[in-house]
Amino acid sequence: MPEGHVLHRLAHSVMDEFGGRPVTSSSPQGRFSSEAAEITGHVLSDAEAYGKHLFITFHSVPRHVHVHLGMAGRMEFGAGDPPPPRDTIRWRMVGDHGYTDLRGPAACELLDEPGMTKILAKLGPDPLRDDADPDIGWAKVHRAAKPIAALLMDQAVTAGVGNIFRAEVLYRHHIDPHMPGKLLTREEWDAIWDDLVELMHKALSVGRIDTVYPEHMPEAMGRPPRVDPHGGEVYVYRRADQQCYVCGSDVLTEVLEGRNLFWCPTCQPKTQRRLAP
DNA sequence: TGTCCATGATCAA
DNA sequence: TGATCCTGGACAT
Repeated sequence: MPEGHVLHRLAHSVMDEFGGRPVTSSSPQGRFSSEAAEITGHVLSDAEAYGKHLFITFHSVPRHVHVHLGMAGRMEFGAGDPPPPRDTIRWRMVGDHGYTDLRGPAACELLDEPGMTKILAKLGPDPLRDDADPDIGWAKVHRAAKPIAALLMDQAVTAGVGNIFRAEVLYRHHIDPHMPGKLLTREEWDAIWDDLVELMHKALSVGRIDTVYPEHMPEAMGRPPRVDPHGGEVYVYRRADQQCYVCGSDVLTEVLEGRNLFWCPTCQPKTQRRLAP
């Protein structure tokens, strides 16, 4: 269950484990069998993430493997010989000294160049990529009536951002998640973007999402450390009905566009702003 | 053993 | 907006 940093980590892991070497490829589950066979014996040349999409390229294979983990997908690595495959493994790739298993992806397919271009064309700037242009995200936010919380989940606005990062970055900037995008100032957008770059790079290097400033960590405030469902330390994500670390208010939750949203009503007060006439 | 839910996204209506 | 897909973990029975 991944946000963008997970895919970028996977890209690095795939390159470290298999880059520059031939692989054996199979689909124990069966739904990627003919494509997997097409890859076997070829040298893995590249693995790269764009938002929540992962593309893997092989020498002399004209198409790219496109992986999207969706909600349930996982990609795990192991050293040495792979164990007997379970029947849920969509794609198994085996190299000289290790293997990887892909289970439950929303997408695992071979895409030609136009197919890949079509996917990339739908993606907005990815805070984890050096080639990202935040102006593209701002242009969409600036004219949108939708709540900023919904906009941040839109992969055409900020690619790779998911439910955790959107909730946490809005908390860190004291912004009401329901504020229409068009009421945001350019300064607020820039601050959100810069923070996403920082938070997501940290998550990329550490392997979990931590968003709490040191002075607000439970230990620093004399509270017991919290065991987090997703493995990181956060202000509001999945903390409904618990006290805000900073102000003590109960964290609120509601379903927004089909996804659970979390925020602190005191630290993220409703705006009094109106659109200029 | 069964049901619900999840760091996601698409499709039909 | 709701149903659906994918897998597995948490929880109830």
